[in-house]
Amino acid sequence: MHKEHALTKNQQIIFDLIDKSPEPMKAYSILFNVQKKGIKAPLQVYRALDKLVQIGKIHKIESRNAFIACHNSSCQVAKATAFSICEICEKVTEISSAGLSKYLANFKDKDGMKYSKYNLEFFGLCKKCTLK
Amino acid sequence: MHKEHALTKNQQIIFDLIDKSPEPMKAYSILFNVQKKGIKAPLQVYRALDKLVQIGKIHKIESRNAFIACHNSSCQVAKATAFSICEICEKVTEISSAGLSKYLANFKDKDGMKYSKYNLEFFGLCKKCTLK
DNA sequence: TAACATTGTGTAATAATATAACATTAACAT
DNA sequence: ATGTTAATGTTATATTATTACACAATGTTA
Repeated sequence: MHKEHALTKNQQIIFDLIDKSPEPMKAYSILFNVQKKGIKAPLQVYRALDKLVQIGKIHKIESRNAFIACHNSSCQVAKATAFSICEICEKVTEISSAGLSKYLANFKDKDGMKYSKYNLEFFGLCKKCTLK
Repeated sequence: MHKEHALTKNQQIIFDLIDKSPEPMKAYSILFNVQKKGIKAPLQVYRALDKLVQIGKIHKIESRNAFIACHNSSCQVAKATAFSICEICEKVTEISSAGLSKYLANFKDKDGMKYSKYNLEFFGLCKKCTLK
């Protein structure tokens, strides 16, 4: 039908960086890290980020203004995202729970409004930080 | 036990403004609107916002960097928030669903991590915008 | 292939959002 | 009245994100 979405050079550079990072990356930290590869301006970063978010390769952690690679069933899910965020170490994990996504996908409010998209962020302490 | 949390002058001015607004307000738009009342600097606004969020009188809409007054059971809920956001007109409504909050409050991920807080944002079209 | 549309790029400037640092004042509990 | 905590006022600055414009690469499709 159509081949796997091919990334452009800038998109690939930025995706690789985020994908390798153990934690969410912020736009200007990304910029700093890719300057040696010729990406010099914020806008170049933001454009790549926008596209990568759009096609579901990365997600934005809204409460942190940071980006992580999607590790959820080969990154098709840009419309239904859930994360757990440790308030001490700031570790972020994408939650992949069939039950949760089913519940939220079917959720209707009082007005019967149906939603095309959601983002859920849980906050708490991760295992390591709980033990400290 | 302890009386209702009394707001300070700045907090009250800013809360009143947000509370009267039919839509989420952004920090600098708040600043602009309260300058005639003697609040001159961003920091004064952000400090009041922080406090108001902390005590649950307002919530931050993370995806929009904007703030709305809490209309959920007398504003005690700073730790469990859910909103619906219209992607066309940007209308934001706080969702108050016993089922939803119960489900999310009890949600545990694979690691058994329990959460102390969550924020959920649904996106879609509101009634009006659906009809257009 | 030429013409067109669409998407991505490079660059400079600037807008919008948020915090740091410091001095001072108000509120309130001993 | 003294110490403590929270709030204030002010200046400066950091961080996050977008506008505007010119151009290049890619992909139709006629």
